[in-house]
Amino acid sequence: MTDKKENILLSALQLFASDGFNATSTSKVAKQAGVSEGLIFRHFENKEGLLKAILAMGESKIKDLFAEIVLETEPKLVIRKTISLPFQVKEEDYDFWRLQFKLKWELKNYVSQKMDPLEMALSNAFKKLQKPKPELESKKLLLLVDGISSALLKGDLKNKEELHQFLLNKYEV
Amino acid sequence: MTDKKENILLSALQLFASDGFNATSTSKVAKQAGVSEGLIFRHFENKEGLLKAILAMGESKIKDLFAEIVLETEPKLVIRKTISLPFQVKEEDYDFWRLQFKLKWELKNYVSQKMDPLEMALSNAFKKLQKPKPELESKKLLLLVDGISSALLKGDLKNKEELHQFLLNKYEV
DNA sequence: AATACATAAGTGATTACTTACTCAACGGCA
DNA sequence: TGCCGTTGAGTAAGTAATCACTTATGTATT
Repeated sequence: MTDKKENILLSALQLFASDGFNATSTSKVAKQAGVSEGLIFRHFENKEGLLKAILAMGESKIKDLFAEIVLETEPKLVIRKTISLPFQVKEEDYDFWRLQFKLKWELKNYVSQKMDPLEMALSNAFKKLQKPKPELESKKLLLLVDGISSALLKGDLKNKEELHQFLLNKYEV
Repeated sequence: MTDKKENILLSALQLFASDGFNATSTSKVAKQAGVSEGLIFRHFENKEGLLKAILAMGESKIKDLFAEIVLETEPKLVIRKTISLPFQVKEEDYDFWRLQFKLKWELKNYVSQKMDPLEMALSNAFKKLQKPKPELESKKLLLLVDGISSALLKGDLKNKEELHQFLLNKYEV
C-alpha cells in the first residue's frame, strides 16, 4: 500500500461519507488526495471498486463489534452490549459508519443483513430472561438502536450519555 | 395546474424517491413525464425548485398527521397515536415519505425539526402519567419510531402488525 | 532491462440549464 | 363580427461544464 493509494482511500471515505457516493466525483477525490485522477483507476479499476475497497477496510471493524456481542453467553451482557453499541463508536470511525448508513438509502440493491446473527443472539438472551415474545423484544431493541445510531451520525443527538444510562437502567442490565 | 405540470411533479416524486435526488437527471424526469426537458425549467426554474414544489405538495400531509397528536389532551392517546404513526402510513404515500427520509441523508443542510412540537407533547404526556424522566422517555420513543419508519420504508420490516400490537401493549395504551 | 508508480491530456456521454421558436387562447376595440 | 396584440404553454436544438474512464508517456527503483 503506497502513500498515494492510502490518500485516495481516506479522501474518498471522507467525501463519500459527507457528500454521498453519487455526488462525489472521482476528480474531487483525486484533488483532495493530491493525486492525478488516473491513479484512482489504476489502483481500483473503477469508482465502484474504490467504494468496495473502502468497505473492505472497515469490514473487520463490523465483525469485531458484532462478534463481541454474539459470542457473549451471559444474557444480560448481550443486551447491555447491544444498547451500548452506538454509544461506544469512536469519533474517528464516524465517517465509516455514516457511509454505511448513507449507502443503505443511496444504493438500490444494498442489503446488509449483517444484523441477522445479532437478532438471533438478542432473541435468545431475552428468552433466557423469561421475557414474553423475545423475538419482538429483540426486534424492538434493534430498531431503537438503529434510530439512535442514525440520530448520532447525523449529529441530531445531544444528551448522549444521559440517554445511554437511561436505557441501561430501563433494561436493568 | 396543467396536466403536463402535474405529470412532471408525479414523475419526479417517484424517481427522486426511488433513485435519489442527485441520481435523477432532469432528462429522465422529462422522459417519464412525456414532456420536453425545457418545460421543467419553465415551470420550476431549476431542479431544486422542482424538489421544493414536491415537498410543498406534501407539507399538509405532515402537518395534519402531527396536529392530530399534538392537539390530543389525553396522555395515553398521545402515546398511542405516536406509536401508530409509522404503521398507519398509506401505501400511496410511501414515495413521499421515502423521499423525506432519503433527503435527510442525501442533502447536507436538510434539517427538519418538525419533530420538536411532537417531542414536547410526548414529554408532557409521560409527565402526566407520573413516568420518571419523561423527556428521555419521549426521546426514546421517538428514536424507536424513527427506526421503525426507516425499516418500513426500506421494506425491511415483515411482521408489521404484530410489532404494532406488541408496542401498544408494552406502553399500555 | 523490467516493473510498478504516476501523470497530462485526452475520450464520448451526460449533466443542468438556455435559446429561439411555434401555437392556441384570450380580451379589447373598431 | 372580425382583426390585433399579448400571454402562457410547449418544444427542438442547442450550451458549457462535468462525468467516469482511457491512452500515451514519463520516471524512479530494483
